[in-house]
Amino acid sequence: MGRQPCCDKVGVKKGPWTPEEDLILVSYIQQHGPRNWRAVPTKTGLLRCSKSCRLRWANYLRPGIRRGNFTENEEKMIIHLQALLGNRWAAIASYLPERTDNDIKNYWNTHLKKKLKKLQGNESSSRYGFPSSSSSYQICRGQWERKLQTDIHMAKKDLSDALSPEKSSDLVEMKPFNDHTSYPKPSGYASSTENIAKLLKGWMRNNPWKMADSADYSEEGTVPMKEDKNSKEMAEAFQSHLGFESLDSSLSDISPSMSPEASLSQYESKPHLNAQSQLSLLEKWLFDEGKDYQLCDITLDQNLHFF
DNA sequence: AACATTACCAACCGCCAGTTG
DNA sequence: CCAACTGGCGGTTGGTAATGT
Repeated sequence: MGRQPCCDKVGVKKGPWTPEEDLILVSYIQQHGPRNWRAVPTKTGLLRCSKSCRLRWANYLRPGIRRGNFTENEEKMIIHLQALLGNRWAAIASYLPERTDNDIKNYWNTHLKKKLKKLQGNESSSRYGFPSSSSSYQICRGQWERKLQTDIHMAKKDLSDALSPEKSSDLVEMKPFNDHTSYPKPSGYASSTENIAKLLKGWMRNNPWKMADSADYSEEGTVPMKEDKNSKEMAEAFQSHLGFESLDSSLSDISPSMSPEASLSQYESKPHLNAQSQLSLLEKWLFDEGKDYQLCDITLDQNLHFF
């Protein structure tokens, strides 16, 4: 039994929306809110399928959307987030509240992809390590993953030693990275994005340009660093094995754009890897303790050299 | 001016995951 | 537990504007 289409194909209007249709849709949503899209076509009399209505709202009519003319800062954000998250446009869009995922996707496909290709042609890819389909990149990625796994395993051991017993038990109970149900809200991704948000904040803090266009980013101020004993011990323990220097060199030699977050995210699609809990442990430590800025700034700054 | 090519972007399509009955 | 439904996502397409010949 095949799945029913979201709407009858017969009698459904397609193609560009008219201002009248927009008006009908907006006024309906103003009254009822952007939900129950299934009911929208019938309630409004629009000859559009529910999906089309939702998309029109999300990509065009929704308040707070800015269109056209991506700023240089937005470009940088997109490029960097794409390196971190891949083609997860909705995730990327969550960091650019005024832009839709569709807009970002289009901009990437039409502008940024070419731009990067051009830059990659001029500069050696090994220096910048942009994700690409090249075999060299695949090799670098493999090397980076293996190194990360080893380093994480060692870091975990030291972290366990450094942690207090109760904290230690908390960490043991942490669920695998791909266990979405174990993360607070609403999925595994959410946890990642929160962390990337911190990561980006740290990155932006040390960059000369400002996120003037977005209140979310302009609120950026000083980020308090926890200096409690445990975190200090953890930092030392972590540094002694993983070591920023070692990590830094691996990043620059192998693949600078493969930040820890990016590498971690790769494991989401590899449930067979036993390193998942280790990764989540590492991630938690890296991003939750507010000690990541130094590390992140290094890798992120490297990524921006090409500009 | 006419045609061809390229660039852009709004919208569509199909798949997937979460929800519901 | 399971099938159907729904909303969300990313890839792709098609129409139009801009540019080149």
